[in-house]
Amino acid sequence: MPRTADRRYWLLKTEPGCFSYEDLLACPDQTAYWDGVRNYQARNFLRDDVRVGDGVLFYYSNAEPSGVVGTATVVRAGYPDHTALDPAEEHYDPKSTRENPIWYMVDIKAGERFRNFLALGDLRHVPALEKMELLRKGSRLSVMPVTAAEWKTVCAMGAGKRIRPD
DNA sequence: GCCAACGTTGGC
DNA sequence: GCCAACGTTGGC
Repeated sequence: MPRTADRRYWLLKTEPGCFSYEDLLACPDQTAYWDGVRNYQARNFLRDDVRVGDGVLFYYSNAEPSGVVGTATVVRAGYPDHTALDPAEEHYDPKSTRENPIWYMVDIKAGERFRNFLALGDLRHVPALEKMELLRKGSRLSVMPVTAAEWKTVCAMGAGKRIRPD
């Protein structure tokens, strides 16, 4: 594991009907490649910034409700997304080639499934999370950075701990 | 299904 | 490079 000070945190979006936390748990070694990101800003994070050992918040979008279901750990840093090369794949992109891959992916391994599913509507009411990228109006990125403080808060909430001792 | 907020495309 | 049209995301 990298030193704590070097560890970064990310939120990765998936639609549960497409790839759920259960799907991740069912993978060999509970590890899967995170494919299908087709947005340049999100791609840049995967290619340039996500590193082995980083923490991942596993987020369900377009869900009822949407929210964070648990955590994962990055076990392989960015490498070309081969699903972009396959015409049979949903996210095939003819502009991407083996020589000049456009899209990147990482591998993640399941961490902890939260005792409490953290619905988006609940996260919005947490003062410590008010600057979280996910909660910004119009936020659409499928890969976004999370601060260490936000990570700590979200994981504590997921574990069922009280955030504000009021 | 609605629609706001983006991102991408392509004519000029 | 501008920008209108169009497509996508994703909460609600």
